Amino acid sequence: MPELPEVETTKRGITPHIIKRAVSAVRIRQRQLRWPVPDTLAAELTNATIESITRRGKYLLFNSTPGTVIVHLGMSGSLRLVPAQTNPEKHDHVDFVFGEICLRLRDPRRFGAVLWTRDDPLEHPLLSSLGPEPLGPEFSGQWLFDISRRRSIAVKTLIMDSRAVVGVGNIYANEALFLAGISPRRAAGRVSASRYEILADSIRTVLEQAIQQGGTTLRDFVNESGKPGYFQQTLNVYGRDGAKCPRCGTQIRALRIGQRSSFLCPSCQR
DNA sequence: AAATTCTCCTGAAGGC
DNA sequence: TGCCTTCAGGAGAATT
Repeated sequence: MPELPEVETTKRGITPHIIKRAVSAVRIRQRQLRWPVPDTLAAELTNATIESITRRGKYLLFNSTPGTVIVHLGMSGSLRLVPAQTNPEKHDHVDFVFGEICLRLRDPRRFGAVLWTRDDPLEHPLLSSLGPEPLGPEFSGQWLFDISRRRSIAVKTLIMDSRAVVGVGNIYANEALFLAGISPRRAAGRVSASRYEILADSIRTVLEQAIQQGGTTLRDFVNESGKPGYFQQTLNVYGRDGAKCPRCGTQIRALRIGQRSSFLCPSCQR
């Protein structure tokens, strides 16, 4: 499932091939993603040059002079580079063609999005109220502590809330809380400032390591070349209920928190 | 205001 | 073998 490391991996992979290149065509085979792909996209984007590709949370932004394409990979999306004449497969919904190469969006579950804005993309409704980037300077344990006072939600739910911090989905929330030794179901308002410092460090560590390994591939995620990530080999608790905690040997347990599967070592995490 | 539930979708897995 | 049910999940929308 694409979380921040998978989106960052995708961004780094496609940027050198797409940067400063003009869009020669946009092909849309399936408009019904999370929101309909705008009717105006092809007309607005064709012949425009992609000046830069940036990331905000799990959103990829393809910036051109007339406007910005906002792409979200949902939970099963991937962007791959293929020769322009390559035949699409069943779930290949949108193509951005740059002469001989094609940037192709595949998204079997269609939870992803392709949107267009002529304005500052950071002012777009989907982006305007996002919290800090976890790998940026505004994110800290102090910030998490400040926004969590008197909150009764589980700390895991808090760090998956994009207003608290962007890019942390279910896999990395579980892993960061394991590294920090904090129970995922502990009330956010009952985590101390010093433990939030450890948690913020753990979030950064997990995300940076996952980026280094090209992200996590459980089912659908592949990078721009169609290759999977490797971080799943490094997972300590996610999906490992019944296995032994790598730190203390206690059996890892699974539970549900806010409709999401959660995993913890009941001995290491309090 | 904050917390919880619902919703979109497809493919995999489990039950019988 | 095959049909039916359940589940997974990002995150906005709706509801409590």
